[in-house]
Amino acid sequence: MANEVRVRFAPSPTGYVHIGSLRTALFNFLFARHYGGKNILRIEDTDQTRKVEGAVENLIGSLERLGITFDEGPVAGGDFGPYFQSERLDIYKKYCSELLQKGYAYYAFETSEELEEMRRLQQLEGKQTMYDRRGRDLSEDEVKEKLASGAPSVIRLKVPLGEEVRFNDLVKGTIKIDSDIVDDQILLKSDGFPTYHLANVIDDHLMGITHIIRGEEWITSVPKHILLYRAFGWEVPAMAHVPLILNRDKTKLSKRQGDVAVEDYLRKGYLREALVNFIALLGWNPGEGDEREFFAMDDLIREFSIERVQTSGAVFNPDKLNWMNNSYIKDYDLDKLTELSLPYFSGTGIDTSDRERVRMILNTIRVYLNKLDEIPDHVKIFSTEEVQLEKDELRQILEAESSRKAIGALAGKLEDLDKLTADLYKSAVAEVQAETGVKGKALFKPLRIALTGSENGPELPAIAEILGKEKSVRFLKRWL
RNA sequence: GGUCCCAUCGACUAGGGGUUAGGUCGUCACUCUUUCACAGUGAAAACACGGGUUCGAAUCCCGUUGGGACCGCCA
Repeated sequence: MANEVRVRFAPSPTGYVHIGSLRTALFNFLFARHYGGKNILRIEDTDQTRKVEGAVENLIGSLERLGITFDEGPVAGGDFGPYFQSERLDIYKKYCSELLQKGYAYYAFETSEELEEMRRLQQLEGKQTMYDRRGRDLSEDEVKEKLASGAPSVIRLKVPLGEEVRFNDLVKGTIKIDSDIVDDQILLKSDGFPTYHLANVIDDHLMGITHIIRGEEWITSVPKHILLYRAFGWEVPAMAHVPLILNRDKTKLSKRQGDVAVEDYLRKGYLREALVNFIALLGWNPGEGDEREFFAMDDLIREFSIERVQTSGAVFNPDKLNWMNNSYIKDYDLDKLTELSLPYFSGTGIDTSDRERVRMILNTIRVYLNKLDEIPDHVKIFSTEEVQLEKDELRQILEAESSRKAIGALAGKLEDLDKLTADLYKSAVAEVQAETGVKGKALFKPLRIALTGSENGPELPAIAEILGKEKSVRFLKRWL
C-alpha cells in the first residue's frame, strides 16, 4: 500500500470491554500490524449522560492485557489529538457551520416530545420512523427569529433526495441505499455536542484514517457518513463491516445471556492467549484448506487478512472456548502458569509461598482445568487435614478385610521412608501387593479412597508425593 | 412495519461448477490408563427451499423462506 495504513478503534467509554468490541479492536490491531500501519484509539465520549468514571483506563488496561496496543491515543499521544471527542468540540462546531454555510445542513427546533409524537404516528401508519424533514421548510427569517429567541436547536444533515448512495464494503461487497430513506440525521445536539455520525466522519478524516473496521450494526448509517464526506469534499476511507458475535439464539451477543465483558473472562481465568485465539477465529480463519486452530498473536498478525473475514454472524460457543483454554493451560509454561494461578489459590488453604508445591499441584490438576477459577475444586484433597468421603458407600470399600490389610501394610512401609516421592510410593505399593496378595482394583481403589476420599482423580503417586509422608500415613491409618 | 445484511453438520468453519462435501468443539462408542480426566481410533451429524444458467450446480443468477442488524438530541 502506497500510504501508511491507519485504523482506529473508537469505543464509547461504558466501563467494560464487550466481547464484540474486543473482536473489532483485535481485527483493527491485526490489520494495522499486518501492514505495518498505525493503530489508533479514539474515545467517543460525546454522550455526556453516559460518562463512566475510570472507564478509559480500564478499557486500555484490558486491551493491553490481551496484547492489543495502540500507537496513538489518549495515553500513547500522537500528532492527531486530542483523542477524546469531548475535547474536540470546537472542531466539530467549525465544520458544522461550514456545512450550514454550504447548505448541506440546517437548523431544526423540534423538542424531543414532538419528535416522539411524530414517530408514534409514523409507527401507527406502518411507516419507517424517521425525521419528516419539516425543518427544511423554515424560512431564513423564521430560523433567525427562533435562534434569537434562544429556543433550543439542533443542526441536521440535509440529505439529497432521490439518489442512490452506494459504497463498496471490504467484507460485504457493494451496498446501495436509496437516499430517500436516509434520515436527516442530527449532527449537532442542542447541548452543543456532535452526534456520533458527525464526529466520526470529521475525526476519521482529520486523523487520516485509511480503513474503517467496525461492527455490522453500523452498516445502515454508512450512507449518512458518505453524504457527509461528500459535502466536505473528502475522500471516503475504505470500509469493512464485520459480522456480529451472537448469542446461542443468534441475537446480538448481550449481557442477559451470559458474560459479555472481557474482564469477566479474564477474571474467571481464561488465558489471554486463548481468548485472543478464540475470538480471532470467530469470524476469521486462514482458509485455503489450512486446518490449524491454534494461533499465537504473531501468527495472527502475519496471516490476518480482511478478505477472509466471514460474511455471516458467529455464535459465541463457551464450550469451545473452554476446550481451547484447557488446551492452552495444558501446554503452558508451568512457571508462568503458576504465577498466573496464585490468586486462585486464595481461600483454598494452600500456602502459596511454597511455590514448588503449588507448581506440583498445578501440574497434576491442570489437565482438569477449563479455566483457572476451577482450581479450588481440585485442590481440596491437598489442603484438607481430614479426608472427607465423597459418598457414604465408599466406606464399605474401605472396611473390607483386604482393604484394611493393604492400607495397613502401605502405612507401615511409608512410615519407614525418609521422604515420600511418587516413585517410592509406587514401589511401596508394589511391595504391598507382593506381600499381602491384594491386587487389582481391590488394592488401588481403597488406597485412592483412603488418601483422597474419592474414587477418581489425578495419579495417586503424584498425590502421595504432594501430600507428603506425614499426611499420607495419617490418612491411611485413619481407616484401620 | 421499512431498509440493509446473511444462509454448509447442534456450534465454529474449509471448499466455491465434476469432492465418498474436509477439519475443530460438542455428542456417542471403542482403545489406552487397575480410577476420572488426558490421549488415540471410530461413528452419528450439514450444502434452507423453488426456479433458472450449464453436459453438470452446495458452488453462478433470480425468487421464496428463515434469521439478524438498524430505524434515538446512544454509540
